[in-house]
Amino acid sequence: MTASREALSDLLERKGVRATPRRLEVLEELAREPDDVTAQQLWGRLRERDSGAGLATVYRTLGLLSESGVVDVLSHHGGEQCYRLCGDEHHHHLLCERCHRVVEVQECGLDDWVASAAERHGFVPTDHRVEIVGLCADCRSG
Amino acid sequence: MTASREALSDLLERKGVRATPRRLEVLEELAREPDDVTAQQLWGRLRERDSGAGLATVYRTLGLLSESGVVDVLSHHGGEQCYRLCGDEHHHHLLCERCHRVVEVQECGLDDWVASAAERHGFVPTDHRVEIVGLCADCRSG
DNA sequence: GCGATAACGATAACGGTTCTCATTCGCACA
DNA sequence: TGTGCGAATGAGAACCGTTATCGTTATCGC
Repeated sequence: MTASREALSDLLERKGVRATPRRLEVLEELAREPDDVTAQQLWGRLRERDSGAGLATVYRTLGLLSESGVVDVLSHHGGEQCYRLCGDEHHHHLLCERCHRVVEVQECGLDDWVASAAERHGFVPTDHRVEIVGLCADCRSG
Repeated sequence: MTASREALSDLLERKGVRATPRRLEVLEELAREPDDVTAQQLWGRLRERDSGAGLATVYRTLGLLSESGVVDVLSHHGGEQCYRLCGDEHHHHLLCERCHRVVEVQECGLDDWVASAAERHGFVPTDHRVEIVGLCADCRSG
């Protein structure tokens, strides 16, 4: 998922977010991460790379990025939120309950199911979230 | 969803949780609630009824109840958790984005979809969660 | 370069949750 | 009906993730 600094900069501008050096550092670190990370973890990794980014900036940037749809926010840890750089399209997540790996499921195909389930209770659906929890290939065999 | 004190007491014992008066108060208040509530809200309602239950006890009890599968925990508010007395069986939730009403969807029927989505990425699924967000019948017309 | 504005870092404040500990309660047993 | 012991409880402190504040610094249009 690692991307060039230019690509990430373009991504930000396209979303109407000014691409400052600090924001690029955060985004770059996020792109380096295959799974989801908490704000604090991300901050820790930035410090290891001798970035002077402050914790507040990390939170601000993650907030901006999630608002503009660049990152997904997962709250499966109860208490703290996890962030992940995700594709643009509607998708769901597979979570490994052992190693916490996160994999995107691009194929949704649940629209009909969602519509009928919602309709049965008088709801008009606007969105839906699915999380599949299980064991990933590595944890299954290891 | 209101249930007799005896039924609630039985429910606790059946789950291996000692049915103390305080715990019954909490459970009773939870049964009175059609939607989900936060721990703090629940505590507030107990105080209104002149219950002397402490906040710590409310948290402890909700923790116990969720561990033993008597209540569901929803973390859709980011930051604080919501609790809800739910049926025993596997189910999903419909959330009204306007009034925050929560409705259980008993019919799942997603096992095949889940299995194939997981398998496609090398996962063995153990559980899945679905939340449908939308507008309930009242908020749709109102 | 210059000025207005946005972004930034350090740190305090906030709010939900958990921990601590002294007290009380519930239950088994004498 | 006491008595003792472990579990449960309440008050409040501690904790921790997050957000707000504020003075400083960088950025961009001119």
